Amino acid sequence: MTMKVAEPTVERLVQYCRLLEQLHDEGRRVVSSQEIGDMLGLKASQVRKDLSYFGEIGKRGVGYHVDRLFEHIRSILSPPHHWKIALVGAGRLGEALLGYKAFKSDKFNIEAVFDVDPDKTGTTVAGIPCYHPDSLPQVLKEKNIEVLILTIPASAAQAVVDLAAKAGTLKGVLTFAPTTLVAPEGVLIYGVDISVELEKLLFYLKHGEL
Amino acid sequence: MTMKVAEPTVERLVQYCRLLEQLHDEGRRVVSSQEIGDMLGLKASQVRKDLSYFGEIGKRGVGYHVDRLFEHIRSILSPPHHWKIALVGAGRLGEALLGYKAFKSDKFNIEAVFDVDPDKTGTTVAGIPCYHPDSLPQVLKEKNIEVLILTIPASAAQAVVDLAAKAGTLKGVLTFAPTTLVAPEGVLIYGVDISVELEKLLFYLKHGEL
DNA sequence: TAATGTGAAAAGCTTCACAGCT
DNA sequence: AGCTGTGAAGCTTTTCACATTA
Repeated sequence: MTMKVAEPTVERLVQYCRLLEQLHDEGRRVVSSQEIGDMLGLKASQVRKDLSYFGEIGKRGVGYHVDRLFEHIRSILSPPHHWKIALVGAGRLGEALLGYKAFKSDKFNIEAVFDVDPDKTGTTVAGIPCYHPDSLPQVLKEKNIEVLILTIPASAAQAVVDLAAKAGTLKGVLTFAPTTLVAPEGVLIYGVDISVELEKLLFYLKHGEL
Repeated sequence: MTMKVAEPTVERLVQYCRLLEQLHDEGRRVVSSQEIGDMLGLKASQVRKDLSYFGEIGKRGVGYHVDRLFEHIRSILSPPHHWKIALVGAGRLGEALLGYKAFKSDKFNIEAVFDVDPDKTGTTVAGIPCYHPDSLPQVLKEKNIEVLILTIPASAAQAVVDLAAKAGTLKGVLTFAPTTLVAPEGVLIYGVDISVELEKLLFYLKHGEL
């Protein structure tokens, strides 16, 4: 099933998913759009519109069945595809991500790590084999890796993306480098800049309003 | 000056600021909206609209004076206020942030670190004094800290926010914990969830389109 | 009755097109 | 001539209001 879903909607779907998991653990059986909205800071009508994009899943007069809704959203978010991911940059941020609980998932797996540090290449980092970035094209092709996570300085980011694209297997990049990257043909680049987020918070603190 | 600025606009303003800093270092004197747009992947008209919110700052027929524009945006983003920040959770992610170049700024300073690890409390982490989270209210009040960065597990996040709010000085929180937090009265909470960002990327990779 | 699903209205954001400076 | 500033058009996302159904 291919369906056009707006960016803000995807973000909320992920949040619903996480919330439903929590509710399940608490033994909750049903939940209403109003309750979901209150817990997530959204309007009930927004919640209903999001959930109804994919067919009628709730029961009128009752609400949504927690487990059923969870499985439903999960199947929309994670298609039957297992992603192979490589992480470039085994510094503190890279290692933090490797150890991050929420990063263990059955949707994807981190298959390789790359770092310039000669103490790390040739060994394993957090149980994952570590290579020198020079061998990006070979290793990506060999392991058929489609996604890259970049936790390297801004100055090295573009070169790594261009080199990795040579493997021909690369489909997407999640970068934490505080710089704008030019995407090679056929590669989707998604950036998270932590210092930008902090600046945004400070801006809103000063100027009031959310 | 208080002005309502939309969220996407703030994000772009931060990007302009960073780009202009770069251009300044390269010795560039003037730049056009078209060039800025090309470098940041935005339409020229978008750039002009963003920049004109705060008065006429460009020169018609010429473009924008790099240094002047930089100072202008800077003054919008960071009012004459120096923020005092505390970081809670001196794990790998926390230490990564403390060592992060882009986190050194004259707009704010990290004044205290909190962690439950008895090996860390009472000493300094990356040169910053480390306390036990139990003393959050006292330390925040003493140092007049207004912003908290949370790099702790989801399970502890809400309790830390509630405790910190008791100091009465807290205005904002930037959290990396993958959970939804309830904001105490008068506190603005801004969350960055790394695993959500990865899920969003994977979703778009599967469903095509940006 | 209580809560969903949904067309239509409202709000928000981006792009266009061109007038207006330099 | 060249490039900004900006009202208006166009598109996207949110909210409303209510018919619908368990």
